[in-house]
Order: sequence, then structure tokens, then C-alpha cells
Amino acid sequence: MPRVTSKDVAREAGVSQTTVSFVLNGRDEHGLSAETRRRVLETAKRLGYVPSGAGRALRRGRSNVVLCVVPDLPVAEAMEQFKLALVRSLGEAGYTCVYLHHDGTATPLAELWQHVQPAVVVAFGTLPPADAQSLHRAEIPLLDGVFTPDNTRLTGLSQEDIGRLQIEHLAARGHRHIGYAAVDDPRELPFCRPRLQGATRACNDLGLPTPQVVSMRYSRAGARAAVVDWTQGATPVTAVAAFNDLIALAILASCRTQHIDVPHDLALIGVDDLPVSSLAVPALTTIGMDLTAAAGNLTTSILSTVGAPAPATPSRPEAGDILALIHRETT
Amino acid sequence: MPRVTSKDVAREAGVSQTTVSFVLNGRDEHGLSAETRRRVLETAKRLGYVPSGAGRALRRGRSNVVLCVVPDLPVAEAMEQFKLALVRSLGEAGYTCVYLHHDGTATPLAELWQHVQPAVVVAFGTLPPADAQSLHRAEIPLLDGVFTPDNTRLTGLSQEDIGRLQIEHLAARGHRHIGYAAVDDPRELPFCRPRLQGATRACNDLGLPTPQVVSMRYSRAGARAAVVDWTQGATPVTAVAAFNDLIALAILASCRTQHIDVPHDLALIGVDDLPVSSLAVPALTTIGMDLTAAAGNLTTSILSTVGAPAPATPSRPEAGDILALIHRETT
DNA sequence: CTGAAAGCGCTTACAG
DNA sequence: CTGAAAGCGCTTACAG
Repeated sequence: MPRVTSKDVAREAGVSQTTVSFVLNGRDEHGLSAETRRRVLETAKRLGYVPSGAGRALRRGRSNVVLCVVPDLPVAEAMEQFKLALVRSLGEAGYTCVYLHHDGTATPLAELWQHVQPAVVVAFGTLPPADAQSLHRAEIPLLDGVFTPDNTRLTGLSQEDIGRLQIEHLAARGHRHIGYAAVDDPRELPFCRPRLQGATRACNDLGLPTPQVVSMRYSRAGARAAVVDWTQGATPVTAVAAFNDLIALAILASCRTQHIDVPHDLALIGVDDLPVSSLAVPALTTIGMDLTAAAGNLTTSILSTVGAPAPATPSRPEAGDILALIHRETT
Repeated sequence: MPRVTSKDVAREAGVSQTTVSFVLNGRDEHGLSAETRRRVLETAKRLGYVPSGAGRALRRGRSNVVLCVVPDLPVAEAMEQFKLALVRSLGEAGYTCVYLHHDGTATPLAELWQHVQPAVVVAFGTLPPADAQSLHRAEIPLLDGVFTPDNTRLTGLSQEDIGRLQIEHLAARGHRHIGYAAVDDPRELPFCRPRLQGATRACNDLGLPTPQVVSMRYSRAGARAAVVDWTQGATPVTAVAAFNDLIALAILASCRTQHIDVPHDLALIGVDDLPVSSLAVPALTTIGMDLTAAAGNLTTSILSTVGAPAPATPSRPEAGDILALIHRETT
């Protein structure tokens, strides 16, 4: 069964290929008659015409692929959900979202985008200058560093606000001496640093002492040492804000073996609202994020970059709508 | 800066476009001279030639995209890791892996593959017959149901073996009355059913009574009811195999609030080896999977389907190599 | 052993 | 208001 092409539609509708193309791409500069338009659309539908991505890409010199360059990160639930939501919302706008998980060792990026000719490149991390230049020369638009503090408007997701929200919650519960549990993994630094930054600033704003930071791995040993640090000092900490739920859960487990009562001796708040966090005993207080909304915001940014019309979804929610405190039993 | 095309390479190397194409695609039926071959390769490299995906796809009527249709599943760490590994290993073979998360409501599939013209479609679930037929008519090869029990050879990953391994471990530790914690979510049935099947068969083979199955959600309430079921009956269960780590962790938490000692009163084994599982108190015994190896196996299957040469990695590991018992403190 | 030419399906500058 | 024609970059059947 040979493919149905725009030529077939043209012949069947009794018009030229040009007219078919204009109708299907909604270009009415040429002032096509309503009747012609109707006939073409009807015929296309009847024949089951689907435009060839290859033909279009070849002609336009640009595919409908959105290439997302994702830096080397540990598999994280939240990031996966964000990626899923982005695929969906870009898909609705007719774009194919392809993730390139770049661990440095792979093929040079330049090669990839010469091959794929994406409509736009979206860098979740920050692209090396050489790659950014290569894109520029190829005239491929770039959305760089979409999760960096400078670009929170792109997603509406502010890492700093996350840290701030944690502190504000703990302060509202009466805590003054607060610990911060950072993660000791360079790959997570782009997220950990701004969260800590936000937490620190919130403490300053509230007149609280700077949080006592301890870096740790996702391990019992690390959590144990951290808890010792926080509780054995001259001015012990009464609450801890953790970089994420996984760190928080490690601390929670450690508190149990050390017979430290949570939240009475030590309050604890995470970030991510992992499925397992609500199951913990005591259930973990955390910050949830509306990643579907964040992905929708990024889609809007992407579409405006490629010059496509924004999708139906009108208002982009405020940052405040994206983050939500989920109050459970550890605070 | 205009694009470097094969025509440019041809002119620069003093040969025809035909010759360039033959050399770059490694077709030596035409017996090109070694010198010509060398010159073409050198020139292509020097000019930084990268073939156009669109041009090639248009001509061949087939892109280098592998379209993976993923059924509606809860975000699960293991699946994300598998997907990541598959992207990598297909990428090394020159294919672009695109995931279509199909929740039914989206665009008809037929439309998508007419647009993309993928080299092959890989269905993680089972494709509706109408879609499978539509692919057949379009002459696009299909790898259907890659995680179903009938197709374990494709990935080397057997869900039934997972259940079997759990039971064998519990039996070896002396347990005879065993519970099975299934998940009460239709989306997970394709994984849950075969795992339970494997567990049941293992019990039969070992002369143990059939496992006492309880279905539950990822919730404390569900876990609590399940634990009551297992422990309050006429012949209480002494060990539980859970569908996955998340279910196991819910049970573990529930045991704590019900003052049931794990593993003394009730042993517990999960599946997945989530990062959080090693942090639990007591740390969770579980089944780990080498998903990189599984993805490598699937890549081999995919490449042979599209008629491409298998990648360098030679021997595909046996199923036994993919699953590993991770013995911690709950058994 | 190598090359000229056709054609994959699309869009658009141009001519009428 | 509409159409014929060119050309995006590739591969391959065919001719020499």
C-alpha cells in the first residue's frame, strides 16, 4: 500500500499541490476560497493523509524534534515526571521530544544536531560554550539552563523558593536553629546549591541563624554522622530541611536507630513527595511540585522560541501554584 | 554557513556522489578501490560531513527512529532505568529511541508512524490488533509485548523468575507458609500477574502451600489490612513476598505500627532495589535487576529485526545473570 | 570500477 | 485566486 501524499490529495480534490500545502498549513495570505479550503480538508481526511515528517524536514531544513540535553543525573522520580509531562505537552503541539542523556563520553553534540536538525535545543543543564556556538552557527535556537536560578520564568519552578518554603514552614512551627542536609554528589549540585541558597536567604530574612549545613550521601552512615553533628553541638538544631525526600528518609531511619524522636526531638522536611514518603513512619512532611504545570510553562517558552502559536492552555500559573507544602507527621 | 552535503564531499574528493554514498554506507559490492575509499573517508572527516537524517529518511522511506510504545504505568524507577539504558544502547547503534507514553486518549498511533516512519515499533505492552495491522500494512516491523512472559528471550528478563526467586529465598530460610502482596492497580497487572504466577509455581515445585495472596494499594491502610490477613488467620504466614519494594516498604511500616517484628515475626522480600530500600530500618531484602544488560539484549533483538548488524557486545547474559538476590535485614 | 540521473514528499518563489 | 516547477539531501537502478 503506497503512501498517500499531498499530490494524491491535490489530484483527488482537483487542485494543485501548492493549494493543498497552503490549506493544510493554514496560510491564507493567498486568499483561498472557502470552498477550495473545505474541499481540500475533506479530501485529506477522507484519504487519511498524514504529512511526511521527512519530506517536510528536508524542505524546511528543520525537523519537528525538540532535543532536550539532560546532564548526567541520578534517576530521580521528579525529573522523570517532568520529562514525561514535557513529552505530553510538546506532543500536543505537534513536536517530538527527544532526550539526550549526556554523560560527556557520548557522540559530540554537534554531530547529533546536524543529523537531526531539531527545531530547538533545550538544555536542562548548561551547555558548554563550544556547543552553544555550534548551535548558533547552525541557526538552531537554544533554551539554555532551563533549571538554573536565572531562568525560573521558563518553567515557573524556582529551586530557591523550594528551600525558602522549607525554612518558612519550620520557622512557623517555632524552630530557630535549623540544619540543612545537602547531598554530596556533584551531579546534584545544580539543584542542591540553589535550594540551600534559598534556605539560607529565608533564614536571614526571618532573623534566624544561618542553617547548619551537612553534606551526605544516600547512606545510613552518612545520615548517622549528620545527625550526630546536628544534635551534639553547642547549640543543637531542632529541625532539619533536607535537599530531597531520599536524604530526609535516610535521616529519618537514622533517627530511629539513634532513638531520636521525630518530630519531637528533631523535625524534618524533605522535597519531592516521593510515593514512599507518605508511607514512612512517621509520614514525611515535604514540598510537592506540580510538574505538569511546570512542563506546560516550558512548552509555552519553547513554542514561542520556535515561533509557533502558544497552546490553548492560557494562563501560566504563578510559582506559588507550582510548589505546595505537604504537611505530614515529621514537623 | 550552509550545510556540508555529500555533494560537497564528492566534489572535494574528486569522485561522484554515488561513490561517496557507497563508501560511507560500507557497500563494497561495487569493489571500490582502497585508495578511493580512503580519500572519501578522509575528505568527509575533514569537511565535518554529517549525513542529513531527513534526506536519508525521505529516500529510504524509513527513519532511524525506534518508536517505543509504553502503556500507561505509574512512574517506576526500574522502568525509567530500563528506558534510559535502551536509549543509550540504541544510540550507540545509530538509532534514536522515542518513547510514546500511550494513555489511550492521545493521537491515533497510525498517524504518528505515518509521520515518523520509524525503523521499527517496540511495544512495551501489547498493541491493539488494529494498530498491529496498521503497522503490518505500512511494512513497519513490530516487536510486540516485549515484557510479556512469552517474550522473555527478547530482554532476558523474566517476571516469573522474579517471583520464583523470592519464594526460593524464603523457602531456603525455612519458611513454608508464605504470603504474596499483590498490587491493586490494573496498570501494573502485566507485571504483577506473572510475578505471582512464578511465585505460585515455585511453591508448588517446592511442595509448599500456595501463597496467600492479598491485593493492596500503596497505602498504610492497605498494608495494615494485609498484615492482619496474614497474621490473624488459622495458619499464619511467616514470610511475605511483595510485588515490589514500594509495597514491601508499606508493609514494613505497617509492621512497625502493629509491633510485628521483621524479620522475626514476619520476613519480607521486595523487588527493584530502590535507593530507599537499603535505607529502611530494617534494610529491605529484595531482587535487583541488571537493566543495562536487559536493555542490551533488547537492542540486539531490535537490531536483528531491522536487519542491522549486532553491536560489539557479544554474549547475551543468561536470565540468571540479570536477576540478583540482595540479602539484607528483612529476611 | 565509476558517474549521471531520477525520485522520495514537501514548501515556496514565481509566473500567470 | 491558482498552478508548474525547482530544490532540500540522500540512495540506487542503470548506463557506461
